[in-house]
Amino acid sequence: MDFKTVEAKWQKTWAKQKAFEPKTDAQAPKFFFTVPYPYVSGSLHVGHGRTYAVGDVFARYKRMAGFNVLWPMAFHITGTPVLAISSKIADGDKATVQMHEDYVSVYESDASKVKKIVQSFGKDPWNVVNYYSGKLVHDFSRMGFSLDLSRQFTTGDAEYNKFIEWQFHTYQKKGYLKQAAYPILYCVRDRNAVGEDDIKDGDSDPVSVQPFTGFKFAFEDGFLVSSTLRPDTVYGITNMFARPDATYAKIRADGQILYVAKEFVEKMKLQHHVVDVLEEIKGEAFLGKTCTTPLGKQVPILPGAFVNPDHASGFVHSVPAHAPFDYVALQDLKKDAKWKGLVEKIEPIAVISVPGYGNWPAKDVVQRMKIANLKEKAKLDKATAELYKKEYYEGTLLPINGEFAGMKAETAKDKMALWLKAKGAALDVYEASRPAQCRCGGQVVVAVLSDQWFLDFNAAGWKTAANQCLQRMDIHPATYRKQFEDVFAWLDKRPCARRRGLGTRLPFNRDWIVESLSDSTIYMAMYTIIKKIRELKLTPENLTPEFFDYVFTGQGKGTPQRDAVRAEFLYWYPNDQRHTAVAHLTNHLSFFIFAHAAVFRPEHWPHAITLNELVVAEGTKMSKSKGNVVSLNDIANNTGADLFRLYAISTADLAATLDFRAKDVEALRRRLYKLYTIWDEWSALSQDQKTPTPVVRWLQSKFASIAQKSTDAIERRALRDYAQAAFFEALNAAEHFGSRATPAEKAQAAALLLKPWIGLLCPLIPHACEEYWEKVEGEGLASTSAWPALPKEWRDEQSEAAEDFLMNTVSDVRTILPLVKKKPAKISLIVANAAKRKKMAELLKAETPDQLTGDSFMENFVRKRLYELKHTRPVDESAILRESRAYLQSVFGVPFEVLEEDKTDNPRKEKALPGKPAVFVE
RNA sequence: GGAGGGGUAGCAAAGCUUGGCCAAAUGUGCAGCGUUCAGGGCGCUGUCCCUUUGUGGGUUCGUGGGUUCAAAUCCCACCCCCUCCACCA
Repeated sequence: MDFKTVEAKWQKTWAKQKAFEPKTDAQAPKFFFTVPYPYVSGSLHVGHGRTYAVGDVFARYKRMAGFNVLWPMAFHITGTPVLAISSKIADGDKATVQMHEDYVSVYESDASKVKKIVQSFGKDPWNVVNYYSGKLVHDFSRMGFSLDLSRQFTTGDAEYNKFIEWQFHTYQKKGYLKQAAYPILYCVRDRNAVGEDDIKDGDSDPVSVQPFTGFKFAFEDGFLVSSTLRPDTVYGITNMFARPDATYAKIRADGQILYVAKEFVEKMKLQHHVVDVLEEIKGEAFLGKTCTTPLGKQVPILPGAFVNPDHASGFVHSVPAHAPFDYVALQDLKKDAKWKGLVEKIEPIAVISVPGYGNWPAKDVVQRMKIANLKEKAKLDKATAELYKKEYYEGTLLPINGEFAGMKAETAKDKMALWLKAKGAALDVYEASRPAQCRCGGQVVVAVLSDQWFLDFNAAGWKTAANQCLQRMDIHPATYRKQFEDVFAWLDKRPCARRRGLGTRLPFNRDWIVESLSDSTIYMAMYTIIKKIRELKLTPENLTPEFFDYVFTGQGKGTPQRDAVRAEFLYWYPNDQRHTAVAHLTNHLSFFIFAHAAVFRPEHWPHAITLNELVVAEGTKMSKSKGNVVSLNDIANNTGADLFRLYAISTADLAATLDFRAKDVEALRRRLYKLYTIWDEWSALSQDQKTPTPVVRWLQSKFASIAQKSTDAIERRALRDYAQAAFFEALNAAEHFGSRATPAEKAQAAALLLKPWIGLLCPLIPHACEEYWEKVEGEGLASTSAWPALPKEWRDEQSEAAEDFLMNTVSDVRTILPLVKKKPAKISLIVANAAKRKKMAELLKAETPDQLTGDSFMENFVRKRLYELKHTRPVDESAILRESRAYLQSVFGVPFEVLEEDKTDNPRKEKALPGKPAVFVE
């Protein structure tokens, strides 16, 4: 069977028949299922594949189980990535052009067409969106996902913008939106905020905002500003460092006189300070003078060659007990005759105690790492990182720290910064975590926006409602509920709008665009109504806040049109199940719950969240830089949708990482083809209606329990268990049956079991199932058939016990054969007599093995496996063995004879035990 | 530091909720046999150690204790590993 042909065939059929578009007027109960829409910026990979495959199994099962299922999809385009692709291509960025030519050539064979398409991306970001969104649909369809494709939209559509405007109007009304100052990365040349994509090497070497505390050291008529990440060491300051060859500026900032590096002046202006430069001063001019720490202590200003004037405020105060740089710098200065005298008077001041370190941790680290001088910058950076981390998490403040004594460094850090700021002894200073350049060539610095919009999750009542929603929800795997609770507890304020990117503008402040996670929290509601909005030809102007108020909450004035739209919403909402990857838990899924709690009535809050873990390839995490990303397209072309789905579901539990290993995939392919071999064989057999023989009854019984197990497993959301039962267990049983059964028996089995088996596997491997369904049934679709339920009466423990007995016997014979060391000509099986059975029954009455004290062959045997035997159902051993002589002969290649212990004088007859015939080899 | 997850045979990975049919599924690797058989594929068998003309014994599931007639599974302590800690989609 050529999977590509078969899969394409059924994908086409499903699309043509609109098999997965639900009816709103259906009698069946509704099931509204969603998986987050994909971001439109390139191709999909196996990670998406897993999440959607899991989703598809749920959706397909529910559909077969009688629900009217809506599983729609749409596209996320908000934010900067799409813009970045477009502008990079417009700029002729070679790597980006190459990457997208690669992507596009997956779909287009004509090389000149590929170039044309990619060039069009540079002309308009919407060309990126329009092209890739079509391809995403194509990729998903090739995996057989049963999506309703008739409700597509993007987050940049006019209707969507109106919808998000309504959401933010609602937030505004409830008081959930706040404005406050906020630091961002900023390009001085573009005069705009920059994201990872705008920064050179921003993806491989990310840049972040580092918040420093600027300490004010009284100096002459003003203050020197030093910058620190460690305000908790303020009591340990021994001196100030200035760079001799740097230029500093005396400035008037916000009404006071400050001294900072000249380079810092422009940054300071961007950080929302009003600054006038009064005078420029060389660094040398400060040296040897004194200044006063925020705590009022006089300290000298010393030369610091390591001080970078282009980093923060350009002065660095010195805490030699806890900062390796400071410690080494002072050691270096001792070698300088000019400073020796002054420096030797400086003694490091310990302010934090850290387990495993002495009084001066910086000294310990420097000595251990054998750092000789300031030139060993790499080692010093490492030492600093190690010590800072250690002190931050494990450090405790010593008594010298006044009211902060005894506090953990972690807590003290923020408290001391606040305390100093409140005293007017400190200010906020921001710097980028590393020197960085924008792609335009401009320097990346930190600017402070004075009016950043935030969502305030701690606004009155919001968190309570969100927690209520969470409590009512079903979270699977259950272990993640705790994580939600934790996340909810520490969610505070979150910036929710940006200055740039695609998306929706804030209705009451159009300079701002709603940020990409904040505009994707309640869009499931949009799925329910978008079709009706289009059908009624409602224009964006119609989609006023009043319109959505009415549609979603029933408030305000209704019109026939509004009622029609509201009816759609009321039919489908709430979202019955949302499925996605665990990575979304701390952000998207949490915001999803908060947003629902904020804008919808409790009866429309979501019901369930299911999660799956990530996908790795050949044991390692996938990443673009490693070049080991497996694209969904490769899967469709090389693996096949059915095989991938089977692999993704059966290999790892939802809570476990899925390792995509080519070798294991191929091993599974062989199993899958074995299934097809059996289905081919079965479907070719003519129907046989005779009474089922024992072996057939055994298989029926097996399948009845497999069907039950499968259903229970999916209902429990244990998809791996479902796959194990419906695929592996069933296949093993069928294989075993195949080795035991006659053609007539196979025909019986086929007539009874083939169709239900196809049904059971349809959510998992839908393409193959449709193919065989067509062969067997001839009409309709497996995908829309009813979920199979096999009669309970098929369960037949007696048949299963009989088969178990036979297999145990086979296994015993196999153990014995090598021991007899001769080529067997004939094998006799001797069945134990009635007296032994009676005795055995007596022995089995024992509660525990140690109640059996005898030393007979039987008693030893029973003692060893008392509990096992208690659960073994007695069977008619002679009859079973006699019926199976042909089978036994086929396994061992010699004739079998079945004897009764009482009717034979076979030398081994004493060894016969109930359930365990004696074996005699001749 | 906080939160979460995990340590099982050469490797990968089930089992642990509900203790006993667990020397422990399955796949892979390795070995043998078979196959109208070069290889591959397919089928069967074996793969902790010892023992064996008869279906046996011993020691295992990170380490150490405990509960129990019985522990990979329950309890306690310890060691080690991984992930996340945000404003990025």
